Amino acid sequence: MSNSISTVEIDAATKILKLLGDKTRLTMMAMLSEDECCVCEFVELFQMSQPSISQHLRKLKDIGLVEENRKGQWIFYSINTAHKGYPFVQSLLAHLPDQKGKLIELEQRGLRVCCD
Amino acid sequence: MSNSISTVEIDAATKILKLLGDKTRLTMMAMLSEDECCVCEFVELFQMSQPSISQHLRKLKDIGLVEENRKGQWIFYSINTAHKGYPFVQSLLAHLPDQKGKLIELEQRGLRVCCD
DNA sequence: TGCGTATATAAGCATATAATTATATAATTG
DNA sequence: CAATTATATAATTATATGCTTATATACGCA
Repeated sequence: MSNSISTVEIDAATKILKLLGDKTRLTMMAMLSEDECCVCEFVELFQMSQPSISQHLRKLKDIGLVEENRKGQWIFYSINTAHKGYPFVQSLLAHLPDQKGKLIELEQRGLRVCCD
Repeated sequence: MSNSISTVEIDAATKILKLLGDKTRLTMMAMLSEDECCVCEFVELFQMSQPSISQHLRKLKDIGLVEENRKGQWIFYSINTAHKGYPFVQSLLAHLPDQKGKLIELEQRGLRVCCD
């Protein structure tokens, strides 16, 4: 069936929801569902210490929701679309308000990292 | 637009996900999305103390996800479909495995409460 | 190679969470 | 109305969580 909803076991869903039940991490995921971001961008945006940001990202990485990708001295995080719970997470994030404004704000303040 | 996805603010979504990021409460909600249940049924099913069950239900009730309905000495809980976040919650629960087995198990053990 | 920048990890601390036991409230029944 | 059953609340405790500061690692560049 092409139209069936992907199912996630209760234990797996609990782990995912526990991680997403935090404003910082939920916002991170909402932003990442639009574009990859690097650590320093999150630090700027959340007005939070760098270790704190790193620890949140670590938790998301530990259960495989995001993956990291080093570009020079920066490490970019993105959503791991290969994760078993990805369809679940995506359909969840689809209910959140658009986060483009946050990235635009960073860009305007000259804080968006670009390293192409 | 009849086809648009209902949006939930980040703060509201965080509160909901924090509550659902607990195995007991998530399972409760999955069960309730199929049928109303009374406290003693949950106590049996989760093999957990009655106060613990009551406290979980209290949290769900406090943010309005469920509502209670007394029938004689029993109190039945059901999902509050009028909650602003209801479409969000429903689409989330739709990804969880069917919980009918749990209710059937209770019924077979003669523990399903019926008071019609 | 040495310095600056970006990120990660470790340790410590304050608060939040979920369970338990004890007790209170409410309805049912004899 | 007293006893029983169902549920809620309160107090306590153990553990989890998230933040901070301090330190380590990794890369880029002069």
